[in-house]
Amino acid sequence: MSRKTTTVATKSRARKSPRRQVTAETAAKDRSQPQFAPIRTKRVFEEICEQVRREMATGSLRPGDKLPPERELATKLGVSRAAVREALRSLEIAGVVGLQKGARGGAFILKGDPDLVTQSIRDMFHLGRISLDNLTEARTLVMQLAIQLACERIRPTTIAALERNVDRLTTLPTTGKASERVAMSAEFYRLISQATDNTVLQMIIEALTEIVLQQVVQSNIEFFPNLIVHRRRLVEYIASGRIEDAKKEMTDHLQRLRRHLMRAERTATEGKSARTLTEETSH
Amino acid sequence: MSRKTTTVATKSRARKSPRRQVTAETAAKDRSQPQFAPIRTKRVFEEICEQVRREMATGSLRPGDKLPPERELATKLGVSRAAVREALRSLEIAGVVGLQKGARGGAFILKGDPDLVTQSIRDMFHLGRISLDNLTEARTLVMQLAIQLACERIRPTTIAALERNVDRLTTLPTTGKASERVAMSAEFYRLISQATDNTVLQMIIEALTEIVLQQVVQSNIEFFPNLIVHRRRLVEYIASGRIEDAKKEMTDHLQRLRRHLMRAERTATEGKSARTLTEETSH
DNA sequence: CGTTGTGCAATGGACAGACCATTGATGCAT
DNA sequence: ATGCATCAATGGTCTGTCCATTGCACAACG
Repeated sequence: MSRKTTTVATKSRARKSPRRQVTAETAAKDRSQPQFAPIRTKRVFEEICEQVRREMATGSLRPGDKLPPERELATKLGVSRAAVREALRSLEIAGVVGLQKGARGGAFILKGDPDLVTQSIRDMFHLGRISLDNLTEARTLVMQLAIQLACERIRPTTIAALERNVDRLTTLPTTGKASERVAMSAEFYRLISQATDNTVLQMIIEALTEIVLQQVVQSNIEFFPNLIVHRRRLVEYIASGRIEDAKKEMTDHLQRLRRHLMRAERTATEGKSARTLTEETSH
Repeated sequence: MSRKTTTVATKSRARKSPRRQVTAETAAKDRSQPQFAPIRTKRVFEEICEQVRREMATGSLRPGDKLPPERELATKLGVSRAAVREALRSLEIAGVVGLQKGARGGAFILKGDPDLVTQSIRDMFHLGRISLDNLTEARTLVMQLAIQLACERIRPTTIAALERNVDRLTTLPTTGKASERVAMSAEFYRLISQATDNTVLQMIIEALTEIVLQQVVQSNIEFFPNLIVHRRRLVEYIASGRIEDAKKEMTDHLQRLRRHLMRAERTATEGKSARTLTEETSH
């Protein structure tokens, strides 16, 4: 037995193997305490990530700080560089660190990327964890809050920006170029969300808006003829502090959009289900 | 010409090298158009991630589906296994896929993990992108929405669960065991959020609540003596459909908590700034 | 003296090949 | 049937190697 284990003990891999052995051996020796520990099968890169996150939470690592180079981290932690890379990769995906090549390069702690909130919610949506119905409803509701706050806190420059936004919308053709119109809408909502002076609401609105607008593009729903009129009225209400009117204007529009999207989704799924049906019958 | 390009074309690294050459060669020959394209330097694993996400968005990959084994993917895509692993790692962190060892193992498309929304927002908070003030304000506002919906949609079983939750809270000691009380609070808010029947709101509330409650634990603020009274009253309002009363009860409590947390934060940062000051003077 | 280019070292990105641990299936022995 | 040993598939990890990018120091040149 275990000629294998003893030989590997001399190798650098020794760090890992003992862990698994220990659970077995202590369970045998330490009869007084059957332990049944959760059998630490955490992957090494997870351990590394946690260490970094711990340092972050305690303030030892702050945005702008630089982590040691991959090779150095690997030797320090006694793991392979590949493991370190996977850890850095996962931290990078989480938006915690950014990697830079070249001399003076390395892994730097970032300030955090609000886009990741959007990304994670978008994944939920694409994976079917979030329904279009829930999404549009939540957006309608949250925008009510935003309008409320925006009316109270908006600054003249932002109002001017909103007006410019609507003006530019009038210059766009009403057919085709859906992506451009949608980009204008995205900015419109972004301006309102920024007026709330609350970064959390901004992130939430940014996420919901982006996902919904993407659906708008894909669903090919027609351009709302009165959209410009509604927008202009909304801006006017916000500028003059008519909170309730602004709320109603916003809610009405979003609910209208919601109905349109739901109808589009229904027809789309009907088409798809019909298609998949034929596919299934064909093979 | 291009003995290099033809030779490397046989190797798997061909995807990358030609790119850089082209920019140089065409710039020399094709004088009429200096092009100077942005030189696409996307990393391999990002490309892989995008491919998977594309398949997801188009519906070719659905939750439960299994991706090919790492080795097979690597050869199919003509990249190394390490690159594939980094891609899978990033998708795993994003909660899109889950990896399972052993025979019949592999990478499976998941349904999506709402916890990742929490994680990303938590990172924003820890990295200073979100202030405690904004966080608690947003939570207060969003809970208003939740109460509104909950009053309209809650079911008797959920009301009963809320009552049980408050009952259990009375059995806990009012000192120490902050983590237990906080866990009860977390469940309390989760029940309310579930009553909204809107998964998006659920996720948002889950995230904000968890982060705030963690701050509660760390800030060592004292137990609110009237908490139980407030909770019981709130449940009563919800059960009897007194929306405005319920909203006010909730808002009042959250604003009270908000003030406490802000005060705790202020004293904490004062202490910390004093400490860092001494540290800086010492070295 | 300043400018420019050139080489060098540091560092992330990627690859190849190997070995181990886990897991399920398969077949053999009891 | 039951249990045990073996095997193959697959993720997890390690080692070693090479390449591309980047910044810097230093030499060459005007």
